[in-house]
Amino acid sequence: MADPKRTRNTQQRQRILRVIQAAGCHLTAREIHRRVGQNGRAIGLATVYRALEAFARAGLVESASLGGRAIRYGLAAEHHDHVVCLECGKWQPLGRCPAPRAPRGAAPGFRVTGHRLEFFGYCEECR
Amino acid sequence: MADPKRTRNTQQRQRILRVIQAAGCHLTAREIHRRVGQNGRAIGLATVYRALEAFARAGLVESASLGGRAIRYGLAAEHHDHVVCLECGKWQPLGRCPAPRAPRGAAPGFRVTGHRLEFFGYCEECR
DNA sequence: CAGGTAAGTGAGAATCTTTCTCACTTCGCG
DNA sequence: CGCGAAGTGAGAAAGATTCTCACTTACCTG
Repeated sequence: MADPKRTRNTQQRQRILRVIQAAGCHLTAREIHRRVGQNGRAIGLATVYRALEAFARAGLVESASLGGRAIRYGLAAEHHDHVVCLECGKWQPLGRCPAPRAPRGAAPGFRVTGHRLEFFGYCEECR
Repeated sequence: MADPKRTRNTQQRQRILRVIQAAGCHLTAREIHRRVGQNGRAIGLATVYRALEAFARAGLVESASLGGRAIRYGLAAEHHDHVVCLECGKWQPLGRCPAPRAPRGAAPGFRVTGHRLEFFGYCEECR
């Protein structure tokens, strides 16, 4: 990994992280921004993006784009695996991870730190 | 699945599909638009998006967002599995799929038609 | 504890991607 | 051929994300 990239512990970042932890699901940057603004003084949207980038680098948070226009962010430790409906865009996490293990041989020299597995198809209503 | 969604066979769509087939990797809408414009008269960017949406519904093309801002589109039959570098954003496909199989029990009523598996970490240069 | 400094912040502009609108064109069925 | 629905083009609009720059603040050092 490049430099462990020390990150400062500011109030804004604490508040942003708290919102993400409290959410229980993936949020867009805008949603995070709004929620942070609800409990206290509003912070800049750019700050949210910078914090998310920092968290992602630190491995705390992961990003995922689930059908919508916007990228969603959530705790990295949570569900990496989910199903997505191609029709209505709804998605839901999978409890157990069906298998993924680091690829071997296929990507020499690559250090794997995580994964994401998506199944797509059509949900009960959209079939 | 919702209506099979009949789609018309226009020149523009043929050209767009040909570009995607020739690419051998996932492209952004803008890249597709540029490449189509290179061999012949330019087409509207909106047309590219509409065609991609139609192709995705038809199951011909799949979308993936790999670190960058923009969504990338490629042939659905190609590599669903790849590694992505969190540092430089580069990504490469995996030859063999390390396992994914339809989730069972976890998503009742969901009809799975495909999957995508991403490993992320740091490539040789960025470690 | 004070000082220095590099990292972080805020506000808004800028950039970029994607979608929408509407008048016009074209495909494909009959 | 003629019709109607689907597709197209151009540009505007809507959003999402990044950038800029002056200002602030966390944290290391002495």
